[in-house]
Amino acid sequence: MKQIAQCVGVSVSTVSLVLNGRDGGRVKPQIAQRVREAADEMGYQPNALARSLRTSRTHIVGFISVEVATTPYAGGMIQGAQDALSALGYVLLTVNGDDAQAVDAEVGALRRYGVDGFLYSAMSNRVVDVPKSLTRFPLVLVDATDADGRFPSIEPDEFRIGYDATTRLIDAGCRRIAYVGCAEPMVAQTGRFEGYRQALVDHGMDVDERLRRDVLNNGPALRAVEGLFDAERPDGFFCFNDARAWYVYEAAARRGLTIGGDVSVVGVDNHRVFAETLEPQLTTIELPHYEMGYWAANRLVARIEGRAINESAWPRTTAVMPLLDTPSPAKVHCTLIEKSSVRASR
Amino acid sequence: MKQIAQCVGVSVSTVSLVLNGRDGGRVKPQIAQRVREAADEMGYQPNALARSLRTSRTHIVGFISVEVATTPYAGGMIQGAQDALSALGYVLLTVNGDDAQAVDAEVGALRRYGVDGFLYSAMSNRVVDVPKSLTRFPLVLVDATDADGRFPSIEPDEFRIGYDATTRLIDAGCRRIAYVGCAEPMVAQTGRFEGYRQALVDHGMDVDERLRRDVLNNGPALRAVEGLFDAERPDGFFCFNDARAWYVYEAAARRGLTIGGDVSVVGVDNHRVFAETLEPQLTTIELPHYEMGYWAANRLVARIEGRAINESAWPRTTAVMPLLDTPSPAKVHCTLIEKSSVRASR
DNA sequence: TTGAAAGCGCTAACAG
DNA sequence: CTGTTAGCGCTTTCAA
Repeated sequence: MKQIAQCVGVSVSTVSLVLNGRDGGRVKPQIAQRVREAADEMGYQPNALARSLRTSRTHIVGFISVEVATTPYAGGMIQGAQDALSALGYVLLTVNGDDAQAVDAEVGALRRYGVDGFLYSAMSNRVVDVPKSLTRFPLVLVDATDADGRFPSIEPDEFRIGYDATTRLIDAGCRRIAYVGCAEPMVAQTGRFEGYRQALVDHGMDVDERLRRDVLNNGPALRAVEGLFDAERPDGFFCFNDARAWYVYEAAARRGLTIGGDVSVVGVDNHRVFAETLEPQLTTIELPHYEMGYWAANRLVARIEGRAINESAWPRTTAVMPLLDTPSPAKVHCTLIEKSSVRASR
Repeated sequence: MKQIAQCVGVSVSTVSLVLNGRDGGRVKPQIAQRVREAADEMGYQPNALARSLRTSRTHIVGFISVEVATTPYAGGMIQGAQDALSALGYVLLTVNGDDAQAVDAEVGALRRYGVDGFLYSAMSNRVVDVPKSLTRFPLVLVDATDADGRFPSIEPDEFRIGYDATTRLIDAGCRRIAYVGCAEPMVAQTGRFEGYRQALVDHGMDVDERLRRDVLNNGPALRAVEGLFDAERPDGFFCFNDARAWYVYEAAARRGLTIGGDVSVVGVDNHRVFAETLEPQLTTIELPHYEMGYWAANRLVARIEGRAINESAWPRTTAVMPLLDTPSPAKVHCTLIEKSSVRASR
């Protein structure tokens, strides 16, 4: 800046004004122009550090994620956040928080760098305990629910996922629709099962507890699903996630049943391996990880900068689900919901 | 710091010295102690920004990754880098670079924040073109190869992966060992196939081109693998990655063949879905993503700080591979190799 | 419409 | 052994 000032023959303050777009009737347009040209020519890059030191705003956002290392979806969410932030002139500092201690340590580090706010994500919608060290910052939860509702969050509409998936199976002519879920309690699980149940009820169908299996993994899970096949002979399956869907695929394969022919399956988030291998048989409800990251980041920055967000840009649409029984791949983006904290909605 | 100085009755410089551990025979131990106590009491957190502004060292490292969003392994690598850096007092700024333009934009952002160096990764060992904007920084490649060998890199020993996997299949009694690879050219692919070939030669077995199938994905890939089964009747398979392994599993299932019984399979990086479902049948060579991130980060910091790295801590061991035909899960960490740039090795 | 000057929180050379 | 002083590069009153 000093160089530019010297070169153009003005003072540093003038340069600062111009380069920050704060020259509105304050600097002669001619001079402003010359400043801009000089800056360009000299390849001026502002020093973000110095600026932050002065303004005490870093334009850095921290992303705290439990299980980054173990889930394949973290990437999409992070990418979404990054794209949104990048457009807003922010950058993302990602940090893993597999144990509480690590989180505190990392949060400490980020605080030292003066991050402006945090995104906190659990990678599978569940009730989380937000670390106390975070509560003093602007904070938005992604794919996670705050027990006390103190923080705004971006979550998939779990109920609707279950409802839509089940409705689709009913429309495809399924009459005995099984629910293959997860044995761990989660918001996602509760919501999706409720949606499943409600869809059955709304279509005048029985909710039969025997058609529900909550399984963990590996052999026992596979055997449970095989038991479900043999005992109940379902003609449709709603699977909580990719791993659960796999047990259904495997059990069906072992029985010579084809997906999309003998039985119908809707799964949530069947990921890369499935996409590369089973695509033609797949009907997937795809969790909008990218979008969650994107909108959470937008929301956070709005909060940091104390301005409102453009609600009309909010993605609420659900794509039409193609027929299960046709061999066309089907990806359905699910709806997002936003929970604002009390403070936010005031 | 001012407050601490005031409170203890010394000057800010003294506080600075003490808090940076630079008080060796320069500050009276008594005073140093009092300073530390005061700092603790007041919950002093150094302002990293101010420090960086002064020292022009930020202790921030940028991680540029192609395909973060689409690969499930990014997490492990990032986690490894983060853990290593965290221990060294650094933090990681992750940035995605799916297209070159995006990379340049993000690199620009990181430069403005004054990052000290970069990690650059491709997520599947291949020759990469390092963006010019990066070449002026300390830089280490992870799971990627530099065409011109100008930069140090951390890569899996691809040849050895292929060699070990194939040897294991031979030891298990396989006589017709197929290679199921990827139709895109990659360092990983070349190296692993060479290892496969060499292992066969070293054991006096024929290398039969008909036993090799390079496939892409989805239906055509599955059909190619089914063709391989039917035409060649292999009794062992070395699979380039998880997706390829899946075609083998599926084709075997359709023929009523069991893995570990009728045929043997060694795959690379069979990930979460497999681990949760097929575990008992799996023999996996697990790419050490975490370790790659970890050691690349260490290497980078050594370079940034101009010091040597402790080579003895370098992970070079390969675990013993359990028998294929026993139904015990097997994960084998592969060896890493490091390629130092000319400059580094000088 | 512009410039001078102060200061964000810290480090480091130098003087005492 | 400790304090004084001068900035790092930028923003922002305030005065001209």
